[in-house]
Amino acid sequence: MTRRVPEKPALEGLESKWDQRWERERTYRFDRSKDRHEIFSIDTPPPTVSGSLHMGSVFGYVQTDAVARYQRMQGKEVFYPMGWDDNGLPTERRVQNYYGVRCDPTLPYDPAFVPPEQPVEPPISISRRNFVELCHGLTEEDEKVFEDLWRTLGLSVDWAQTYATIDTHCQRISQKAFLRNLARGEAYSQEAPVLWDVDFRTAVAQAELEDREKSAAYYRVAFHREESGPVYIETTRPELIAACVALVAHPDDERYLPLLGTSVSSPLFGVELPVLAHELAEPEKGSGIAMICTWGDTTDVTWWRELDLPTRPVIQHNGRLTEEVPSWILTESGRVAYERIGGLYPGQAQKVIIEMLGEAGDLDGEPRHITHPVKYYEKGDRPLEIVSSRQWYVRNGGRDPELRAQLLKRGLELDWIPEFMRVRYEHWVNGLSGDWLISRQRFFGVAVPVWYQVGPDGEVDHDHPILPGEDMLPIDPTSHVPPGYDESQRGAPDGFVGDPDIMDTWATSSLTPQIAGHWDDDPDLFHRVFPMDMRPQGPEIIRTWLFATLLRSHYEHDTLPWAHATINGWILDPDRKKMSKSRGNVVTPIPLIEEHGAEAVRYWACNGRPGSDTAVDFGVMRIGRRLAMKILNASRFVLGLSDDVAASEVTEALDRSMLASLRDVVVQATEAFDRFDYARALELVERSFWGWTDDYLELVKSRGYEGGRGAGSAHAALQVSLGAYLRLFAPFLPFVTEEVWSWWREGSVHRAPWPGPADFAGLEGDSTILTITGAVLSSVRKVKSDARASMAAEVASVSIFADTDSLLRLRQAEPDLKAAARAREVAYHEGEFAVETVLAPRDG
RNA sequence: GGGCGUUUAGCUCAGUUGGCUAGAGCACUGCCCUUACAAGGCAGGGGUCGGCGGUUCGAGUCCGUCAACGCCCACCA
Repeated sequence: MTRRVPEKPALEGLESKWDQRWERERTYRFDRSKDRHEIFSIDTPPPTVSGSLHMGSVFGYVQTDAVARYQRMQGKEVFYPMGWDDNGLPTERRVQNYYGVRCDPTLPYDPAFVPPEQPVEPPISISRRNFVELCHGLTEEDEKVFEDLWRTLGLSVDWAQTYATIDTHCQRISQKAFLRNLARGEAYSQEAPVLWDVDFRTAVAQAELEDREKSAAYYRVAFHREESGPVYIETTRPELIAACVALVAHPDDERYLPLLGTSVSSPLFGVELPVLAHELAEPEKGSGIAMICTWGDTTDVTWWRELDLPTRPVIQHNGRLTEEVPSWILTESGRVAYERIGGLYPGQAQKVIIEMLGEAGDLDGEPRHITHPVKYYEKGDRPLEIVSSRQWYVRNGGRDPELRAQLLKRGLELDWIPEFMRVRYEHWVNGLSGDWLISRQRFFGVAVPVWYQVGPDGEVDHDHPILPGEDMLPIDPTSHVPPGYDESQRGAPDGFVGDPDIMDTWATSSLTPQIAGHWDDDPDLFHRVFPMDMRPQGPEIIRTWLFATLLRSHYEHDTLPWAHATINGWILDPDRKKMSKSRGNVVTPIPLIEEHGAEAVRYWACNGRPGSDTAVDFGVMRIGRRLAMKILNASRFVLGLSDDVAASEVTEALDRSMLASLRDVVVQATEAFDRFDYARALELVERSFWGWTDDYLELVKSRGYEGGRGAGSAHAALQVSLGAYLRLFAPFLPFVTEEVWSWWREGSVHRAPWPGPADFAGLEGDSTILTITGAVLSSVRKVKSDARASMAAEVASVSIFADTDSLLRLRQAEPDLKAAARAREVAYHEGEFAVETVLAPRDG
């Protein structure tokens, strides 16, 4: 092959040049003919494409790519697909804002609908099908943006293996897995209190909750007794007094012992309520006695269930209090009072209630202002309410100690990188308080694939769902018809209805190993890649994605979905603050890559230790860019010296010394990579490389130029080492290493074998020769530097004091040392290590 | 309230099983346009390893405790 070393190598343009070449030459295409043990499979996180691109994605994906490239060079066939998470609420919300539309499922489909150029106010109401079409259209655009970013970054994914969590394939797998869960009793539906977002009008799961500190006030409210004075409770939600079903105190609380078993009547509404005892009532909290409502918080739900209390909800699914007066309010004054709050939102109702309580004299003292944690849907803007609703659940150990123990055991089987991340999983599993709620009252997602029979009386029978066969999947029960029925029977007596809900996005993305591996339609492929080797992901989705994937695999395959889970750290902004939109400190990757180059950004990402939080650091990126430039220039130097020389030509001691230390680096970097510690591998290689350029190259430069005795040895050693460095850097800096590789080698460096001890067979040497010679050279440089002389200044003599062994080693590198130091004479003396340098007269 | 992680030079970070006068890069200072590289090279200054206590011949490294920061979890009356 003719060598083509450019005169002035540059980094610009390498990204697109090599991305196109790799695509054309199918460099990263997965070869499915390989056996399982020859394959390294990665369960790639499908990014939420409707979200904004952020540095956290770049960070984690680049780290994974480094591991993928390493495994590929180790001879593994790497299964590295890419998915897009595009279903669910983030997409819906983005479509709503982007086009100015809202979904109204009651509207008919309009085939001619075209969204407005600009979003309009108020939003246009469109049918569910029109809405879903817009979702599909927009996510396709979003996916292109992501793919472009990944390509620019040089991710070595196989772009033939992509999926989107809303596509037909994913829908089929998602529904199939659900139906199997259902058949085995792992999934069930139930009418029960659920946490409810009143704006999105959907139930949300425990994993999607977050607490936010909100200010509130305790109101001290009087409940009345017939014989004696009032009982005071303290509440932050007096608007729920109408939903009150009992008062509760701790069974050991002597203050309230006489009250237990009696009844009180609620202020304003005059509803008779029992006073009960329960362990969860805290004597220190408030007045020590609490009102139980259906339902003000999750404790209410516990009390309601365990004390077998009646259900008296006043909050509706739309977030407002019911318009009509509840049936349990019997007094005329109570009815009048309720009419003043019916139809209001809780916040408005609270103001009215406080006013009425004040007028009635049932408010004791001034409100006590506090801040307390309030449960929110992580994507929501208003506090969650609790409403009764029929929902689908998957058992997750939250209510089953035996299953919980099995899942904890799975967590122990999994190799966590870093190890301490396992604790987060165990905390989550131990903290589960209920089963996994998977149904959502939304539009853009995978449908719950069931229908229900409608009785002759028009009642829907939720307990005996009609299920599709697996060969029918995917289905949309709101438009498809169950076997044995026709469309005219939809909603009719003795007919059927489709389940209107969709499944939570995690119910689909928890199946990414099955989706990417084509569990349903390509069992041959599936068995070659599953269980997968590696699951890379962020720490914040251990409780969702990791846990749910593990659960589904546990159910369906009775195995872990992957052997290793690598958890990347958190990304902080340059000031080490958490990046968030509200702070306005989000750093977006595209401009960063344009400014610093993909290699620089990759270098920064690979410097982040597995699992450690990392700040966006432009300084580190600049170092990465400098390193990439250095590789280009050093390679140009080495390859400009001579044509290919056989490795067996390496005869000089200094050359063998350099190769011996490089061999050690190779071994250590390999060990680090095998532990998924790419950052350690990079550090080792980088440090070695700078020593190579700064000392070794300088020492052999003139020998290499002059072409005399030993020149061939230098050339051969330089080529062996350059070949090794390029391959060692390839996982981190794929563009520049490929570029240099293409100057003198056939094929892609990314398919070249990872260097190992075999590369250095027959080239054994004493690594300390280079070390000590480098130290002497350094001393000489210092003298020149102190004398403000050029490094090219002539040296009259160098006197080296050292022990016998070191002197012996130094003598072997004497010609190189003399040349690099520009020294006329070198003298050796036994003694403590020291170097005496005498510069030659300047003009002599 | 519970748990996990972090705390080493002005900044960003290494420091593997306790064994060097504690390292690197950036920044800073000085010198050098040396035929791979001046968007470079060479050299230099700079740290009581968060505080306190303990184990040990020896602690940045192990144990205890406290503090700050970050993250996760927790039943919001």
